[in-house]
Amino acid sequence: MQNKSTSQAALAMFKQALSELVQRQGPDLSSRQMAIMLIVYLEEPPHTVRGLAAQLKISKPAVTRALDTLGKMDLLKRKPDEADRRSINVVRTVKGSVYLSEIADVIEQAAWNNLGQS
Amino acid sequence: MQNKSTSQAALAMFKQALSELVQRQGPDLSSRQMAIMLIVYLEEPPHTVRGLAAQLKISKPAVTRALDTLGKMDLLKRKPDEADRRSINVVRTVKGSVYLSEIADVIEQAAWNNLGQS
DNA sequence: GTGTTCCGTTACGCTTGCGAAATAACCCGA
DNA sequence: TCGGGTTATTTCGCAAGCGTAACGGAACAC
Repeated sequence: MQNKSTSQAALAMFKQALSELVQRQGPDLSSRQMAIMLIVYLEEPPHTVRGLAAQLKISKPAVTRALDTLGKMDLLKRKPDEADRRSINVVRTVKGSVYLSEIADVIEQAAWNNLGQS
Repeated sequence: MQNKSTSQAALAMFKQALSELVQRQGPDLSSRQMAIMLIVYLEEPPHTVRGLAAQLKISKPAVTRALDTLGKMDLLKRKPDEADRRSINVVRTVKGSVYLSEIADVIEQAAWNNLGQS
């Protein structure tokens, strides 16, 4: 069963993560771009344009554009699928891993504080 | 001390929340707009344009625009400050509370699943 | 009362992202 | 091999958001 305090803690974490995301002036990612990042880095490969579009319920061109932007930032990479050359696989980069781990640190810090375990 | 599994769980929650945010077709909020929502609803009043801009390190016009959009959606409201009539206070609405509690449910559900406590 | 400072908004030109439709490359079955 | 289905991308016109700078109104010092 879920109670109010865990609910508050969950939103507080979300707030902290989102605030961090907004405050970063350099890689300023939109919600869609960030969602794609998290899916690619947290869920099992392979990740295709079609799959990402379906999962997030957005259009394929929207995914293509997000990949362009994220690719330009070197946060992830397109890798042609050798088996089916119509498809591309979206794969991780070192820079992207570092980026996400920084975000994770901030969220975790917030969670820690919210639990009163300083 | 923080370990890898809690870090993963934190990012998974963030992913779930962000996916939910992206999938909503109606009120499609940007990161900035959502961050403002969460600050207004989770932190103690009063909330001013200048304060929000400083906290999120964005320009005041950006906050004004976000308030316009969020106000049009009835997710929050401007309330003139009687004491200092140059300032405005950003206050909560019923619709905004409902909206955020829905998001909270999704995050919490994800956290539950990640902890293996289905 | 007057000049100054502070707060939020508006005006401006610009960049980015959007969906729908068209396009290009590819797979596969008949 | 050829034609229909699939995958990702490009093109198009358009809407929303951005930061800088200018503005109007309110507070405040003197």
